Amino acid sequence: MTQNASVLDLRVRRTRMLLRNALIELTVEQGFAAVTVQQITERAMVNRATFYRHYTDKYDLVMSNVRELVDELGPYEEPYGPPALRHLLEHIVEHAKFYRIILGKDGMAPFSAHIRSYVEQHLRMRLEAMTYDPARMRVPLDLCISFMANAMLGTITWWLEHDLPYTAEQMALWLPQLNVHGLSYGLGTDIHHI
Amino acid sequence: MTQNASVLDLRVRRTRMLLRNALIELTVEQGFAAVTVQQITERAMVNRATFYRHYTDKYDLVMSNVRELVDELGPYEEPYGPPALRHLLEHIVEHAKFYRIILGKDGMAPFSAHIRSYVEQHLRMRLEAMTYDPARMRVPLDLCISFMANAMLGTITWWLEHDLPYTAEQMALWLPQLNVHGLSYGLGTDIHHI
DNA sequence: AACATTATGCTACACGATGTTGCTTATGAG
DNA sequence: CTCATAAGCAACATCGTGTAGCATAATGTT
Repeated sequence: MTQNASVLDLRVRRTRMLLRNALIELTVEQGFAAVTVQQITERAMVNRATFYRHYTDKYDLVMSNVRELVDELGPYEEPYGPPALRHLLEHIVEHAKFYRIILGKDGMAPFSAHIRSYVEQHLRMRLEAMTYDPARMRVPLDLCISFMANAMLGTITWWLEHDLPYTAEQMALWLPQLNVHGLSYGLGTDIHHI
Repeated sequence: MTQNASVLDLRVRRTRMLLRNALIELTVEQGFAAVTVQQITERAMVNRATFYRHYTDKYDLVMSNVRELVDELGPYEEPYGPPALRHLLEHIVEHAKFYRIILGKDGMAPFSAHIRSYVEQHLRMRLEAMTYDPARMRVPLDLCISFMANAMLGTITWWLEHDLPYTAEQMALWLPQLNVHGLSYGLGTDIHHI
């Protein structure tokens, strides 16, 4: 558990890798709620006691991996828009199996909240750097941020659950446009109500 | 359990009401994952065996109530826009405690998926009734629907978790406008990128 | 290559929650 | 009032959890 060196013991990394993979497999098969620690350790071929030396329960195992992934994403880069979004999308594609579990139908809100928080901070930073007239605002800023973050993450989730029918490049183009110009952009027709 | 009459036995309705209320209380206190059937029945002052005569487990209890609420919403009305949305928002306000649990931080995706599906079908029906040029579309329709449904439900969830800082009327105005015209409407300024 | 460190395996245990069953009680519906 | 049935009650087997102590094997270090 304790480790001064920057690299963890090989056995530790192997055990955690095996546990993560077992969790993913079992969650795909049965849904997260039905998965037990026993099953995870059996599938991972790791003693059950060893599981508890690393994690307190299955939620801890998931959350630990979520944090790891988000850290891997790095801090919020200054220039937003398609480039930064593509970086996020490609990262999600790379770890599609895991993100699908976290965000998808069977997901748990606490986990996805951690990722949404990342996107929200990204958006907030970008909006605050923009030049717009506060007096002309029609909708509270916080609500706008929530709207956009949920739209993006929800759509990305839909994208994952439909086995990535579009490229990360397409998504990185469409999502900001829908955010900024709404359904009018999507339909290519100026509409006034829905 | 079985009931031919349109109205259920008073005892049945009372038991289910007590169980639902106990579930809400305990979930607020501890989070849904930590709640046990034992706790629910103790709090509800109902015998544990009685719980199993109504529901298979705590998930069934929640899902049963979700279905009940969505049925209560009724079928999709023809004229959409602010009026129908207000109907939905007021219904959510009326059952705010429960919706907050379902949709909120501690929520489970399977439950909110049921509600999102309702919104998606609503949007799809409305879009299909609209007149727009399919040749001019820039973004696939399914993606647009997912985008809007997630934006709306996510923002409504944010609204619930912040203790309803705006009126249902305001929300019913803002959400469709953000959907149709995007952040440009929210900021009141024409922007081109984010 | 030998050593010290420590992660893991193994076994056993107490505890609590889960479903289920058969029987009794009492409460609501007609 | 009478009957149907929902709910209470008690007991039981089963399973997953979390912990502990000790033995073993793998790892990193010199």
